[in-house]
Amino acid sequence: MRLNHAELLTRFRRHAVRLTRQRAAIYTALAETTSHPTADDLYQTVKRQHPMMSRNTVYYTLGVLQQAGLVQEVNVGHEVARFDGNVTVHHHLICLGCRQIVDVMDEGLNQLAVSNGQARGFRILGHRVEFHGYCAGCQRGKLDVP
Amino acid sequence: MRLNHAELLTRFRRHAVRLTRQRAAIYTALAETTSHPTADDLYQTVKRQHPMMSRNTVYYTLGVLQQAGLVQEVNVGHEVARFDGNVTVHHHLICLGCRQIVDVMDEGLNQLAVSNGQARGFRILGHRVEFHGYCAGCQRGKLDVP
DNA sequence: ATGCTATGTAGGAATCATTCCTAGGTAGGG
DNA sequence: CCCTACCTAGGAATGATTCCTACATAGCAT
Ligand SMILES: [Mn+2]
Ligand SMILES: [Mn+2]
Ligand SMILES: [Zn+2]
Ligand SMILES: [Zn+2]
Repeated sequence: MRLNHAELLTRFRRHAVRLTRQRAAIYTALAETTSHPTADDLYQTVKRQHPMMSRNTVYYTLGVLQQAGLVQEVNVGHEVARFDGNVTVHHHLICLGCRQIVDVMDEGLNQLAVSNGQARGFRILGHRVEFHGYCAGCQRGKLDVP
Repeated sequence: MRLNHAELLTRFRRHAVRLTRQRAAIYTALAETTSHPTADDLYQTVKRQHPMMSRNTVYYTLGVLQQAGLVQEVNVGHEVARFDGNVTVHHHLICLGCRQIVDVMDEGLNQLAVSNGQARGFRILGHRVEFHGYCAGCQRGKLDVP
């Protein structure tokens, strides 16, 4: 998805976030990929155009964008944090071999609920589904998938 | 759930794990609670009966038990690791206020699948569902749940 | 029972993603 | 165009987890 400066400005204004060169670069890099990169992946990408960029700015900016709802964090187990520029409701497929994360858009999964008997008085605001398995490429490598 | 020594020995033998005093203490503490404690919670609990217990032994043992399938790790976002002595298939309710984790046993949730169109060639081995919300206690504290 | 050896344990050091601190720098409302 | 609230860069600090290593022990074989 190509993001021009006008669209960028619109989104940042809508979420009341100040737009800077660094933020534009970080957000654009994230919004234009579906690979769920780590903070360091983004730092490496963005540094090519902005050699002075600090790793700290990447972390700080991701925090700001996340609180504003422009970005979300997608953590898999205890691995390093992964980020997602797609903030629509969706779920993920995780490859146990290469650790890639693939989006799953499925209206059925968005409708899950806990039966009242199990809800224990919780007020539920959302949910998250992760499917674990092996991608096509990783299945070829190892015939006996555990 | 009360766990006697004979039952403990049976479980460890079945999973081919050597039984020691430390492992018995750690596993018992975890299997007898439904609170999904952290490694440090377990260390603090077990240290009361075993003052010489090392924190490292707790981590190492949890790793061994996990690989053997006697224990599982339940991570919420990027918080410290939480452990679960319940290795049957089940899912979780997570309180955004007090961070407690509550078990959800629901046969319907165990049957989820990804439509072929979305599976992208993955061979899926399992899935995990997390519901996020506020527990009864945390709802009372703050009238405007976000 | 006793001894052997693979395996486990304790304690301390090391790791490393993330957060904290602080002294400049800059976006953008007025 | 000018303030100033907010941002950035760089370095230090943090803290859960892992690594290292010398000593201890469970469980098998004698
Ligand atoms: Mn995604
Ligand atoms: Mn559980
Ligand atoms: Zn893969
Ligand atoms: Zn709560």
